[in-house]
Amino acid sequence: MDRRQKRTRTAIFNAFINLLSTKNYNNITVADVIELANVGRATFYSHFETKDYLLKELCNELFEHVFSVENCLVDAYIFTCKEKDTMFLHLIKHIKKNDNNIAKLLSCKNNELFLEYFKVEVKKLILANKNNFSNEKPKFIPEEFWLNHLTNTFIETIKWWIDNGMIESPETITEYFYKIVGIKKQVQ
Amino acid sequence: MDRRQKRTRTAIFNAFINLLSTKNYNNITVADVIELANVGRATFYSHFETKDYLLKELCNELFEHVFSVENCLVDAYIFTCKEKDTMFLHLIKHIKKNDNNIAKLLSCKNNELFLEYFKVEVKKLILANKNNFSNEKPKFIPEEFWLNHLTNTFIETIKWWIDNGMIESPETITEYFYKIVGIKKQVQ
DNA sequence: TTAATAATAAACACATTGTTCGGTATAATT
DNA sequence: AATTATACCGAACAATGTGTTTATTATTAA
Repeated sequence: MDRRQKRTRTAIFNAFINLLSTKNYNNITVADVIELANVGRATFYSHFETKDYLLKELCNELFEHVFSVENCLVDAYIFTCKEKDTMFLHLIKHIKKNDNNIAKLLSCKNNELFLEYFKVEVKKLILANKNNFSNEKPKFIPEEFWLNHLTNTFIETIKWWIDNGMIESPETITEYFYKIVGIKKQVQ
Repeated sequence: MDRRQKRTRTAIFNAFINLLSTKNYNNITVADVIELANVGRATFYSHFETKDYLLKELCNELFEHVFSVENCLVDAYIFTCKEKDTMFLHLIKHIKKNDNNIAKLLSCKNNELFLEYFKVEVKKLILANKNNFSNEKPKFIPEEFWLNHLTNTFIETIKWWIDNGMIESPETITEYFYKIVGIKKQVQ
C-alpha cells in the first residue's frame, strides 16, 4: 500500500476516534473528520464510501487485535494462556489497557452500529466456547436464548463498568459477571 | 384542545408508527411523515420541534397506558391485581396484546432513543419494587449493578421474544426471565 | 355571525452528502 | 535523474433534508 494512503487512512481513523470522544456519532460530519484529519473531501470519499463504512473498517482493525486467535480467545484457550485468565477476564483486561479504543466507542452515544458489530464478535467468542458454559444453563430454556443472554450481559457489564469510571479491577468485574449469570469460574 | 389539532396530532402519530414498521428510524424523513399523514409541512413543525421530539411525545402517550399506576405496576401491585400476575408478566401481556405499539418500536432498527426511554420506565418500575428482589441479589455485588442488570435482562428478554416472532406465551417468557436472572417467582 | 386560530402551499436559507474535474505533489520504477 | 503512475487537493456541483417564514384559506368555538 502506498505510503500516502496509509498516512491519510490513519489520519482519518485518528481524527474519527478523537471526535468520538467529544461528539455523538450522529453529530459527527464528514466535514468534521476531514478538517481534523487535514484531508481533502475527495480523498475521504476515495477511502471510505460513507461515515458508516469508516466505522465498519475501524472496527475491523480494532477487533483484529482484541478478538484474534493469537490472543488465546478460542477453544484451545486454556492451553495457550499462561495466566489463570478466563476468556472474559482477558477481554476486559484488553479494554482496560486501552491500547484499543473500545472503551471510548462503547460509551459513545448514537452508536448502535458499533454495538452491533461488537456484539457479533462477543457472540462468536461465546459460541466458540459454548461447551464451557452450556452445562451451566438453567434447565428448560432454549440454548440460543441462553447464549444471547450471556452475550448481552457481558456487554452490559462492561458498559456499566466503563460508565462508572472503570473503578473496579478487571478481576472484580469478571467476578460480577460470573455471579449475575450464575456460572462458576472455569479456571482456578 | 381544538378538534383540528387532535386530528393532525393523531394523523401524524399514526403515520409515524406505520412508517416505523417498514423503515428504520434514521431513514424516516419529515417529508415521509407529512405525506402519509396528509399534513402540511408547517403544520408538522407547529406540533413537533423535530422528529426526535415526535418520538418522545409518542412514547409519553404509549407509556402512560402501559406503565401507569392504575395498571397495578407499583408497590401495592399485589393488592390491586386480580390475577396471579407478577409485574413483569403483566407488562409482557400488555406488549403481546399489542394495543400499544411497543413491540413494533422495540424491533425497529436505529432506535436507540426509544430504547433509552423504555429503559427509564422499566428501571423506575424495578426501583419501585426493588424490595421484592433485593434479597435475591447475589452477595458482594453492588445494588445499582444488580438493578441495572435486571432492567437490561428484562428488556433483552422481550427483544429476543419479539425478534423470534413472539411464539412463546407471556408466562413462558416470564419464566425464562426469572430463571436467567436467578430469582424465584414472587406470586404463586 | 364573528373573531380566533389552525392548516395550507410555496418559497426560503441552511447544512450535509457524495461526485466530478483539472491541477499539483508524492511515490514507485527504470 | 527522469519518467510514469497515482494519491491528494480544492472548488464547484447536484441532490436531499431540515426548519422557518409568509400570505391565504378553512375550520372551530363563542
